[in-house]
Order: sequence, then C-alpha cells, then structure tokens
Amino acid sequence: MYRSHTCGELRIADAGKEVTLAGWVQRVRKMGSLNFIDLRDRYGITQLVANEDENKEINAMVEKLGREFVIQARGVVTERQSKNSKIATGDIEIKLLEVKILNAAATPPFTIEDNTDGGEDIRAQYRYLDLRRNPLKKALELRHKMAHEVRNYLSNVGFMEIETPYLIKSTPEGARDFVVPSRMNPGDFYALPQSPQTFKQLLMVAGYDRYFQIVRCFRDEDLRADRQPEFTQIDCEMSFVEREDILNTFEGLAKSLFKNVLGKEFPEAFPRMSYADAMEYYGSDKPDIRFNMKMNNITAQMQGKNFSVFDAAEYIGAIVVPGCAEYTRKQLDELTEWVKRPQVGAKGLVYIKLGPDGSIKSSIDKFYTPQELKAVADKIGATGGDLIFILSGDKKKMQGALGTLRLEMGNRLGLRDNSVFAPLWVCDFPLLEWDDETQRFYAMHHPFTAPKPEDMGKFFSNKKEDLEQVNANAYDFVLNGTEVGGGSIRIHDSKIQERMFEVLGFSKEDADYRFGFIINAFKYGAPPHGGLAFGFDRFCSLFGGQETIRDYIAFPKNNNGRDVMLDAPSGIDQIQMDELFLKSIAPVK
RNA sequence: GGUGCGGUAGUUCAGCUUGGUUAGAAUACGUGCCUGUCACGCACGGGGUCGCGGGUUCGAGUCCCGUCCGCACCGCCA
Repeated sequence: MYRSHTCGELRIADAGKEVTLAGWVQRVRKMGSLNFIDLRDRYGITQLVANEDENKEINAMVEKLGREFVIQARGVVTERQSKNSKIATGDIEIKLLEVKILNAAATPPFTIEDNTDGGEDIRAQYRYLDLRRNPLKKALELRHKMAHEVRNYLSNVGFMEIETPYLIKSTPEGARDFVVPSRMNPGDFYALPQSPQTFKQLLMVAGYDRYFQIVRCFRDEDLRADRQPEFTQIDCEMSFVEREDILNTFEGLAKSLFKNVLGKEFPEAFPRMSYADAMEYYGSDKPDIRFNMKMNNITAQMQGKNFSVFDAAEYIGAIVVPGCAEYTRKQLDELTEWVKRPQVGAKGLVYIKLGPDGSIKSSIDKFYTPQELKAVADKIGATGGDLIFILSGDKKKMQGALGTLRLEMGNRLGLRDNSVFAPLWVCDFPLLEWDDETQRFYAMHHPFTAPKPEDMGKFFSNKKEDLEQVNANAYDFVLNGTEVGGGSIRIHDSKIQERMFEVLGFSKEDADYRFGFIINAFKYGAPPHGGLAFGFDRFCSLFGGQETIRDYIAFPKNNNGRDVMLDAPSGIDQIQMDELFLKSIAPVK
C-alpha cells in the first residue's frame, strides 16, 4: 500500500492517526533542525514536519529532497501550532516518522505553482508539468463535470450515445479535411470528420431517434485562441421533432449545465433573436447581450445636410456610449485610430458629446446644427453625459465595424463580466450565401439544412434574388458573444436534398459521388429530423471564464497546429512512405 | 496568404530610442546559518550561442536585410 490517505483529506478530527501519504514535493522549507515539506497530489497539499528533537535521523532524509520528487511519507496527524487558513488541510500537519523517495526529479524548467513563472511556450513543451498546476487541474475538472452532466441529462431524456467512425470519406465543401492515406487501398485517402453530420442523419434513418455523442472533430484550418484543429462537440440529433422541440430540449441541457456545474439558475426561457435583427442591432451573428448599447440606423436622419461623407454612405450607424461625454481629445483620437485598423476597417469615427448641462459638441458641428444633433440624440435615446459614436460607409462592413466598436466599448467600460452569463438563440439564418468569386451559392450552415417551410416556393425558384431570401430552419446557441452551438432542421425528402445540391451547383454525378449514400438512404424512409451540436471546448472555457480553449484541453496544439511536446506533425520514415505512396503513385517499371 | 507584438541566465524580464569598459534584476538552482514556516529569512556562489544567417561599422544585444519560432488578430473556419 503506497498511501492510506490523499493529500487533500486529513482534518483536525484525524489527529493522532498514523498515516501514509504519497505525492510530489511542492516545496521544502528548511529552518535548521525544524523542516517543513508541502506534499502535493491531485487532491490538495498537506504539510509534513520534520523535527530533529523528536526524530534524530529525519533531517538527513529531508536534506535529499528536491522540488517535484515523488515521495512516500509516514507520520502522525497532529494539530498545527500555527494554522494556515489558505489550504483545506491547514489545521493539521504530519509529524514525520519516515520518508521514502519513490522517484527523484530533475529541477522543473518553471515553477509548478498557481502563478507560474513559465511562459506559454515552455509550459506547452512540458505540458505534463503544467497540468500539475491548479488552474489547469481545475479546468480539466470542470470539463469532466460538464461531460458527466451532459451524459447524465441526455441519457435521462432518452438519448443514446453512439460512436461514429473517424476514418471517413472526404467531402471538400466547407472546411479543409485532414486526410489519411490508406495502405491497403493505394492512392486512396480517408478523411477525418469535420463533424459526424451525415452519420447522425443516417442513424435517424435507422430509427435511433435520440442520438448524442461527445465526439472529436477535425478541421484543417488556421487556428485561434478558441479554435483547435481537433476539437470536441456535443453532437445531437432527434427524429419526429420541430424546431421548438429541439430548442426546448437543448435549452434544458444548457440550463442543467448552468445549474449543476455553476450553480446558476435560469428560470426564464432564453431570449431569441433573428439573424436579421442580430446584424441590425449588434453587427454580429453572435451578439453579446450582457450589455445593451444597441446599434441604431440613422442613415435617413443624417443625410441631405451637405455632408458629403454621409451623403455618399450606404449606411450610417450609431451607438450610445453611456456616461462617456467627458472623453478627451486624446481618447477620441486613439479610438479613431483604433477603428481605422484593418481588423475593424472604418474610415473614420464621428462623435457627438452630450454634456450633462445640455451642451452638444461634435466632430461634425460644421454640417449640423445643435438642434439637428439633439434630434438624432433623442431618437436613439442618448441623454446628457452620453457619447455617441457614428460610423458610415458600406452597410455590411460598417455594421460589422460598429459591432466590433460596440464590443470594444463594452470591454473598456467593464460591461463584459465573465461571471455573468447571457445565453441567446439566434434563428432564421439565410440558407444560402452567394460567392462572387466562384459565382455560386454556398450553404451558410451545411447542405443538409432545410429551408423554412414558408420559403419553399422561393427555394425552387431559379431567380438569384429569390434564393437569396430563403431562410434556413437553423439556429445558433450564443453565449456571451461566442457561438457555442448550432443546428437545424434537416432535409429528409430526397427531392429537396437533390434540389439543394442543384442550387449549390453540383452536377447529379458530383452529388452522387460525394453524397450518394445519404441521398440513397433518404429514399428508404427518412423521418423528419433535426439536431444541434455544441462546441464543447468553448462551452467549458466560457464556464471557466477563460478566453482560450487550450486550458480545457489536456494536450492542445499551438497556433500553428503543432504539438510542441511531441514535435508533431513530423516526417515519416521511408518505409512507411513507400508503403503508403511511392509503390502506387510512382511509376512502376 | 496578411498585420501587429515578442524572442537576452533554468524561468520571467530590463538594457535597444542615442552602437563603445566586465550584459543586469527578480526568481529558480547550489553551499552555509536558522525550532513554527507556509511567497520563510539571512549570507555567499555558479549560471549567457543576447533565436539563427547575412550586412553596415574601427566596434553590433543595440542599426539594416533575410529567416525561424511564439502569441493575438484579419482572411479562412459548409
């Protein structure tokens, strides 16, 4: 037996017991003939004490210890003379009788503490050491708890967890696929799934009317703090359901996560917003509604006053920044530079300051009378002490830019508190997006998404304008401005599915080659169905209050998709190469 | 594919604007002292390919060019 207790469980009630602990040496504090050791394991830290008065040889053993040594310690639980309220075991310590080194350790390259001195790079290289630290341990515990709660909730409402394959067929529409060469089928490749989309729909055809899976998905695209090449989805699908059934079911799942993981109750239904409204009022398809500061279209009010910049603009939008009328010239100049950055893309920033005394000062005083500016302020609900920002130009671009500015002002005013949660359903996305470059439509969600029933007429029209107006029966789950889930009612009629491929410009042969299996399956009794997938890593990071999902993945990839610990990806040896490629692809004589 | 910031002891950083003696600090590490520490304290010590390559210069950590790596973002992510 290596240990009788963990390093997190002994309390004052255990005083007098002889116990054996095992763990890692966090720190040794040597005080001459009285020495302390903090012993750490997954469960906590327990202080060991070596007192020469009571045990003559004990300090000789302690002398040999270094940071991160793995030791076994036998001793007696004793009440501390001076307690430490910072740790759960802080009322007791173990008076050492014996210390055994189970394994020595090299000095770690960074300190294994909550506030480590190590940078991201070195910690990624030694991920197994970084994972010993509390913040990462807490993150993985949160993830485990969430996964457990998901399985619990969904199982209780009749969902079956079914695994689907990782080696599948490449369907190069949307994100790039990771591909895997097949040794037994020289020259052919598997693809790793971007999502189990088609499989879950086939499971519906097969009659497994409530399916879920916590499943790894793969996308060979550039990374971000919240995007990894392999990531995890909570993938779900249901049969004989309409949109309401799906939203209710997964709103229930989200609420149970909030309640059982974070202890937060959401008695009301989550708010809903159309895609059109999201773009109009927040300049984003994933609005952060933790704060208001909605965008206003003031194009009509501002035009016709001989201000050529505004008169030439397709769109003029404004946000009211509460209580910021005191902004200095320097602050305004800095924000003007900020919106001009390519990432935001505005040409300039117009402001109107509404003094608390009713005075009005703006960067467009030359073109507008105070009365005209006051009328605009009244219309958008700005009052004394507020600051109005106005952007103008191309509608789509400026809505995006104003939305970005809105988020930035939210940040600067501290309105985006990570301990506050504002869930939201965004619905009624356009079904199709026209791409000028390739001169064809792309599915905004994916090609299995059903058009809304009332738009079916337009869906079969051959006019581009009609098709552009078709809405999808799709919905996103948005939390604090992050898209954490998305789904749709699917097409279950093979005629409509064929029409979809036609609209997307696939020839019959093309569609058959790529998706023949599903078109075929739909001919054998596909039930009406739909579903949703949550981005599990993002869900965890939001719950944990972090921006990056890396902390919630035990062994993540870096910015360039590399695993710096393994040094992967890497070359393979010639024998492997020959078996996979060269024999078949190189000309054989 | 693009933009920005960064790369200097094991680690985190300062030094670079204005080139010039032996490149500093903190922490970690080592040695010694220390009986109530818990970020223990005190003293002493060891520790550097200034990412890499090239250029300018009498002289480059510092200036210029290229390149590699890291982070954030844009494009991309059906």
